[in-house]
Amino acid sequence: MENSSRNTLGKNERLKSRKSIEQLFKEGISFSVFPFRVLYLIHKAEDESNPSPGLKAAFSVSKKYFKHATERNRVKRLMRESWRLQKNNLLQSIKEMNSNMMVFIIYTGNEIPEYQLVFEKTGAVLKRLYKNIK
RNA sequence: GCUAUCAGCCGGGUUAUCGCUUCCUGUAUUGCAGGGGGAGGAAAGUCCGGACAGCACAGGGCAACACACCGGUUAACGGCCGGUCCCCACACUUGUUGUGGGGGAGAAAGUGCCACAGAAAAUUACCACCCCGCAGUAAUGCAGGGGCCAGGGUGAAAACGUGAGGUAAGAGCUCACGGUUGCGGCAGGUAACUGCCAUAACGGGUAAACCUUGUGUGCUGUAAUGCCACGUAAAUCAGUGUUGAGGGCGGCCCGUCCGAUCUCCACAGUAAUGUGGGGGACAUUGAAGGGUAGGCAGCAAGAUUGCAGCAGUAAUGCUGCAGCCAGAUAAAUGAUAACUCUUCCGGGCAACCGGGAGACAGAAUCCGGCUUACAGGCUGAUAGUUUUU
RNA sequence: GGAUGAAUAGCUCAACGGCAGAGCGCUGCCCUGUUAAGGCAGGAGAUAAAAGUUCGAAUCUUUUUUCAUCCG
Repeated sequence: MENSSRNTLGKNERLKSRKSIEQLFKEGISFSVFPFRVLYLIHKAEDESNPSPGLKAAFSVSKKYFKHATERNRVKRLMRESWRLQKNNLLQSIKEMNSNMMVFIIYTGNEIPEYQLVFEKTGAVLKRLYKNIK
């Protein structure tokens, strides 16, 4: 499909609902790949309120380690960019399973990372998610 | 040209690929295509002042808070501009100098405080000094009477300063010069204030201690507020009251305004009615909870931005022309690469080559300020210095 | 985003504008076969930071930093 060949990250692919996030923190499964901590939750599409299969992600940085808004924005933008470029394989397999997945990634490092590092580590996270859902 | 200070301004650029957000148009049904817009001088701190919204609003007084030389400016301000006085720093040409910084009602309305040291910390005493008196030949001494202050190792601060006269000894006690303050007159200035003359006085500091005087201020904030959807509970408990309980005038008081108004039983009474008790309802206050965690408006054309002209020393104002310039909400404005700009390091006579760095920082209702952070660069003024003409 | 409050010894708190203190903890010694308890002695603060007012600031004023609380 020509749709999957484009690397997008629009509003529908971001996790925005406060309710969903609370549910994710309550019931989600977590693991960590340094410098990230990842929470995720997966549903069958039919039995839940969200009928369409899809993948929603959110990114967060602690205020404790980055006091300035500029630095937090920088890290979150790097994380989003890496996710955008690499998430398509995972999306494809979730669509095949007709499921609905939410992912929440928290940056736990205490200094501003290089783009190269974020890119590689996000790849590792995706690989692990892919393995876990199989 | 260089250095320093001050003021104002800028805060890298272009292209490609892949994305994000919003608006418009088309197709079409929440996709796709095309086009337009998309962080700052501080967006920050939330320190001031407004706009706007909700609640409250006859009026008066008190309290609380803020401000405080004078004039101007503004929607408003604790801001800004100009002037004035005092203090401090720097510079030199060493003075009616220049530049920069800080401060400004009242300490002569009253109260408080001023540790240690010191006789004394604010109008008072003590030591010492002098005279008289008494004792003594005298030196000298004193439970006496006066002078009442020049001297008293301190201290941040000591009762106008210096000199002379005067006196028993001394003192602004008197005089000369000087200082400060008050009142009055004249001159200049819108005024603060300045200069001169005359006269009286000399009273330490602290108001970022209480306070006094003058001026101003209703409170809460866009998570305000209004509407829609979903959902819950017209629920529960406690206090008070039902003709004067309570509430409003957002701290308090006066004053004033609003204000629920049912029924049953017992007793008294011929009755109207009154007293007591119970119940309900209502009013009001408080406690402890329940639901929602979505959407729309508020919310992007305004004390607006740019340029030009005019008025004004300036802040600022007026007029004309042109422009429309972010609107997210787990929160967009990004990533990568190349070239270029500035700058640093190394190599090289040089052209150039290689490597590194580019600050502080991210809108959340919007404006005017202040404060704080900031690589580097530009412009102007002043001062110094060097060279040339 | 908006509105409040706080910062003193390792911890919990005191302290009129005039010498920075208490309790617990810590260190050493005594006691004990050893530990705890007990007794004796001791050290440790530039009062969160920087300016200002004052003769003198933990305290008063301003700015900054950090931490905490509240909201529909």
